[in-house]
Order: sequence, then C-alpha cells, then structure tokens
Amino acid sequence: MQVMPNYDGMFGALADATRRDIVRRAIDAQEGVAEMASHYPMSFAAVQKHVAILERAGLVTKQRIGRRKVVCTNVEALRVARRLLDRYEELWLGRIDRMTDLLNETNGAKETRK
Amino acid sequence: MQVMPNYDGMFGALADATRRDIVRRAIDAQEGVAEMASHYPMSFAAVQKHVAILERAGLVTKQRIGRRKVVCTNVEALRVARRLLDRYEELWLGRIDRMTDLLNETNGAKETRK
DNA sequence: CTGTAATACAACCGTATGGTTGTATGCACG
DNA sequence: CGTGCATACAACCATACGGTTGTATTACAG
Repeated sequence: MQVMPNYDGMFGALADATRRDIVRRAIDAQEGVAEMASHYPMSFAAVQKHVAILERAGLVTKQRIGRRKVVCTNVEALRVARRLLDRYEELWLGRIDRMTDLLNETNGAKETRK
Repeated sequence: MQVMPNYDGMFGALADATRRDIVRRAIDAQEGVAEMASHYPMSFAAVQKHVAILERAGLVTKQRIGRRKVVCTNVEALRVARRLLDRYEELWLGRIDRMTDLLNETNGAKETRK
C-alpha cells in the first residue's frame, strides 16, 4: 500500500512567497541558511523557520557541508504536488468526455467508441 | 504586462483536505453549497467558509441555478498553479544541463552545443 | 405577498502562523 | 582546546485560520 503524501504540508508550505522563493533558489544555488536569509528583509531566525517548514513538508533537505547546512529542494516532492493537480485536470477532461457521451446518447448515438 | 496570480491564496486554499475534496467534487458534480456540506462532518457554515476561501483564490466559482448556488471548479486556475510547479521542474532540468556543461568544460570540451 | 429553503454574514473561541529577540548547541579553525 | 561562526531552539506577540452558533438576506413556491 502506498503512503499518502502530506499534501496539507506541501501546499501550505508553498502558500508563502518567501518560501516559494527559497524553493526556487535552492534548486541550483548551494546556499546555507544564513546566505539564504541575506536575500530577505527579515531576521535570520524567521528564514530558518521557513526552511524548517519546507523541510517538514519534504520540499527541501539540508545537507551539512563544512560548518554550514546547505538547503536543497527535493524535486520529487514538487512532482508529487504537481501530479495531484494533473489528476484534477484529468478529471476535468473526463468530465468533458462524459458530457460528450451524454450528448451522443441523447442524440441517437451511432457509437460511443474510444 | 501580465498580472501576477495569487499564488499565496491558491496554494493556501489547496492546503486543506476538505477544500481539495470540494475542488475535486466540483469538477463534475453540480452541487449547491448545502449538498456539498452534506458530505463533510462539519457545519454548513464551515463548508461555506471553505468554499468562500476557494472562491477568493479563484479556484472555484458559484453559479446561481434556481434557488441554489452551484459550485464549479475553475480548471484554468488549477493550471496556473500547476504551471508554477512545472517551471520549478524546468529550473531543475536546467540545473542538470548546467552541471553537464560544466563537466564538458572542465573535460577539455570539444563543443558545448545545444 | 407570504413562507421557507438556500445562502450569506457576524461574533466568538482555541490554535496555528509569521514575525521578533535572546540564548544554547555544534563544529571548524588557529 | 578554546574562540567564534553557523545553526538551532525557546518565549513571546499580533494576526489569521478552522470551527462553532446565531442572525440576516435572497428569491422561488404556493
């Protein structure tokens, strides 16, 4: 059985501009928490909390390098979130199909194939 | 100039299981707020507030039908959110490319094409 | 035009969130 | 092995969130 992703945590973590920016930065920058913090108009501790929230949500990981801890975004987690939205869009497409089917039926449908 | 989507609102709205379920249901069900509410173990007013949050985020719209107001999810808004995650994944792919480029360079690269 | 079903809104409560400052830990470097 | 940088954590504050109940608005049905 598959484990349910923590969607609440993921989307909640993404619901803040600073955290989205951290995710974006951590995709390719190799920055420690302090370097990250220097980009934002708030205290070091505040940024640290944001990183912690992203970490709990599984969107980033921290990796010790020297005396720093480098923040790395976890692309797989991003994909998990994206796939949920994909599924909603698929449901939407399915809805269209069902509407079409209904039209065909009430239309004296020849065939309902595919 | 293009308008910045309200990502805070969108992801915040998606950060709750009840609201995600409302979004899912409203994709193809034609339910009023009261019918929606009947699916969840909470008061009508609570569900109404969830719908309002989704509405403010642009993820659903309400449409009067008779004396009810039917909840409809706005797939375009879902796509907007999904595309942001897509862009993050693209950045990630770009990162891979840049790493490869770097390898090629330090490798005595013949050419760095495409 | 009145009654009532469906929706909206306001006030309230407990808890979580986003920020602050201050203090404690961990680890590299001299 | 001690000094100091980078990180972590605790306490605190204001405000937002998720839920409740109660009251007001709306508009179809009779």
